[in-house]
Amino acid sequence: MRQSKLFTKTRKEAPSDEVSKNAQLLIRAGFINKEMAGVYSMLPLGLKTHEKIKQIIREEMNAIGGQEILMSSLQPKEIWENTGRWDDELVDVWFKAELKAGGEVGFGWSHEEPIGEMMKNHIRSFKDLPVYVYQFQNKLRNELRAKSGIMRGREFGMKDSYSFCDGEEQHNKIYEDTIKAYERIFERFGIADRTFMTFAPGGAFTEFSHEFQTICDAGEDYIYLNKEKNIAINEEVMSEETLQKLGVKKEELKRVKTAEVGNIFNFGLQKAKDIGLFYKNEAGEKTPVWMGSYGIGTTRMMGVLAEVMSDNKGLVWPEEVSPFKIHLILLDGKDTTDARDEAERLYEDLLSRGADVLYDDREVSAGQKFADADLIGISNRFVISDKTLSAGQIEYYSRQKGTTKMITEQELIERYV
RNA sequence: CGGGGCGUAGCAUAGUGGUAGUGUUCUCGGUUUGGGACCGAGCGGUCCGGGUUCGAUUCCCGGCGCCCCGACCA
Repeated sequence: MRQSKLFTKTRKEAPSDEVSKNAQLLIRAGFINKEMAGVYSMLPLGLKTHEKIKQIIREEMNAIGGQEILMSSLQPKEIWENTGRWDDELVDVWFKAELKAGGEVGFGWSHEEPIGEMMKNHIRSFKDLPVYVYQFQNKLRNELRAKSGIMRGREFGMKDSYSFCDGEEQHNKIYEDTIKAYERIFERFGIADRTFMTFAPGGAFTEFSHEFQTICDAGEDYIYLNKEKNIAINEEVMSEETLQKLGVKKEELKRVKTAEVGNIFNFGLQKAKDIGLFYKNEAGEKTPVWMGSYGIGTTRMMGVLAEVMSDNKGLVWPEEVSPFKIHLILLDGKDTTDARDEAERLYEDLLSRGADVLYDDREVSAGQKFADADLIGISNRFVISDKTLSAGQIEYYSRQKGTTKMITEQELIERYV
């Protein structure tokens, strides 16, 4: 894409009503637009970044047998009444609306009940199991207080998946597969070294659930962590009993602030019993489905990456998440058009090869181009100027490493297209 | 939902019971071109409602919005 056509504008100063680093940077760089407290729109750069986050998750979910679906945002009241969770006393984040035709609907803050209800139409026999589905959906939650930019909003993107299994053994396989998939996902996001699977509150059925917590000042959680032993415990379940069960001493653990980026949850049989989702097992007996749910907050993920991978000049995206893989920057003096001709030729050539490239063809000062490039944070930057032209090479700059080197066009194409 | 703070131009930020200023963005002209370059000109503003007052952007009341702390967080 030509940067001269990109409608979004960067700004030197963040709006005064944003304190969180993630929202300040993402707004300054033109990735998102604030609509109201806790509600943000995705602009071209933000949308592309969010889509890349989703694509990584999609690939890893597909790799473990996940099937992508998309549930509706509007949800019938009745299925939530069946489990008692229509009640505002029990669930305090409901958005609800009246139907003009009569009756009420809810806006999806979770899809556990609707998906269980939907699966009644598709799961009859143990032969139908396991089923593992996921979706990318905007969740709507009537939070009393939105905060931390895009990390805790009233409308936010989430990958949620649900497993339906014939018994515990089958469930455990999916559970373990999901842990491994999540580890690959966070590896690809470039935050594996600061993200830890954490013991967290379980539920009616299990003692613990597992969360993936990323060390981040803007987070809302505290975990007790031992990096060497790879053990992390959410403060909410921190107790002598827990320590004993996990075989660690409190002195070995360090309390750190984190953001929850993922969770995996074992419902056991209880959820299916509540919903009324049964199947016939091999012996022909009516049996509740063993369920699990697994989430990754995709917009929160974008916020966390903005928080932990930025510097004082702006965003610093890891290559796989970067809105574009290549940022081609033209620096042209007024007296010479050679650099522009060369940049145009290279840009068109890259496009024809299917490269993912943002081309700064604007007629603005070099300083502004560099400042914008730093702010936007595309991982690989290439400069074409009279200087590089006379050297017969292209200047490469790594936003993450901060290093510069000269490379040939051939190298650019082989490595970055 | 409890507590605190803040609403002045697209953005940021001064100031004042009596003509609202600066930076930036934007428009135009010129000079520039490897780190938000320079000079000149121009466009553009007091959240909404009520009250006090000769006069309110300023003071008072209410509303709405936004931010922070706490509570909450399937």
